[in-house]
Amino acid sequence: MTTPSSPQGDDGSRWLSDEEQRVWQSYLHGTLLLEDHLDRQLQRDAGLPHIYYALLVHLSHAPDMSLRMTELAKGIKITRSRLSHAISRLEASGWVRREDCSSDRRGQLACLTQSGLAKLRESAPGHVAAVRQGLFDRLSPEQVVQLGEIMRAMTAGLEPESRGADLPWRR
Amino acid sequence: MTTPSSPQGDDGSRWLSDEEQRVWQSYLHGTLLLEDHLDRQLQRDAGLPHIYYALLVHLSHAPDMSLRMTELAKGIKITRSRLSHAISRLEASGWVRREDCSSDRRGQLACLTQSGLAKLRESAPGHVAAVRQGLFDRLSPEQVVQLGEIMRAMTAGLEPESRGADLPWRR
DNA sequence: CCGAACTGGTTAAACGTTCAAGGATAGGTA
DNA sequence: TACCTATCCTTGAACGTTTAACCAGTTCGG
Repeated sequence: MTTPSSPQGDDGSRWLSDEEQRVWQSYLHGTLLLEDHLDRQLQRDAGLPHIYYALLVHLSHAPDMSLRMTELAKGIKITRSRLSHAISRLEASGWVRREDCSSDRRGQLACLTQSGLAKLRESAPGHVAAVRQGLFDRLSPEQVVQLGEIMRAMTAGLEPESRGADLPWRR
Repeated sequence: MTTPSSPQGDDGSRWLSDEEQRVWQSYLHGTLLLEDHLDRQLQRDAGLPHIYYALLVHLSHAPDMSLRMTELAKGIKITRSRLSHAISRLEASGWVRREDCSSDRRGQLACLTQSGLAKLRESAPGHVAAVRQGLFDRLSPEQVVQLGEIMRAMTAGLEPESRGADLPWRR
């Protein structure tokens, strides 16, 4: 489902093998389903999209539960623009607070509030359970290791070759 | 990055192990990067989001290059609503045409046009190359097999337990 | 046949993301 | 100091997705 038919591009580029096609289909299908599963669980139980939840978690691990916007964006791998919108929403809900950065007047800190921390504590178990149910409970220990390796290999090739409009580091 | 700290939920639910945490991070990171890679490549070279491209491909494999809306939605695993919007856009671009279904007057067929087929032929090689570059070129043959297995296992657990508003079959 | 329930598909509004632009501060370099 | 450029973050508009109705046609039980 990646290509029309015929085994090879006119320009000599290779299509995918049958095996690769099947795996690619499974990949698309599986990742879509899992993402959806998690998004729904969080939306339902916490009223948050997955990425917004990830932002709270990330902040909760940071010193003082606060981070510079750019750091946070890099950590979660989203654009600053997206982060800016997201933090606005989280701020409106009272889970995050913006603070001016003392050492750089351009800077802003995103700080997790007590209310945000409470929100997180409350919704974490359900989320973890969903991750287990959707992924780890279905994989053997060897498969977990394999998946880690595979993802490392994937990531390696896609990392930080700057492109795009907003950024030197990509989404 | 899935949970706040402490090894176990108050209710006795298990957190993820360190290994699992790492793998989960890699998974989130890797899948995000790959999806982004493909979306950008297609947006840049074909002016289409990945899913829209997938719709064209799916149609190109169907008999008469046309499918009932619901079939198409099931094939790609998206909601009917989303499909409806998507087909409207593709129709506006002239790559897909809607036709009334002769056997069921409620039904609509989405048909790939010649122009849509041309579009597909033109953009396929670049897309395949991106899939190779982002995934298959970085995996050993064994890893490809492993990935297939892992995705099958994931999918199995998430498949069709109807929930949500619009549907019996989920996104 | 009649009505209830279901199926196929669309729509409007709310939401989130991207894209392109812009304002403010910082860090050079002359 | 005066500039030029890079960095930090935000904004508004365009786009795509979700959600929750909604209408029309079909099916099934009486």
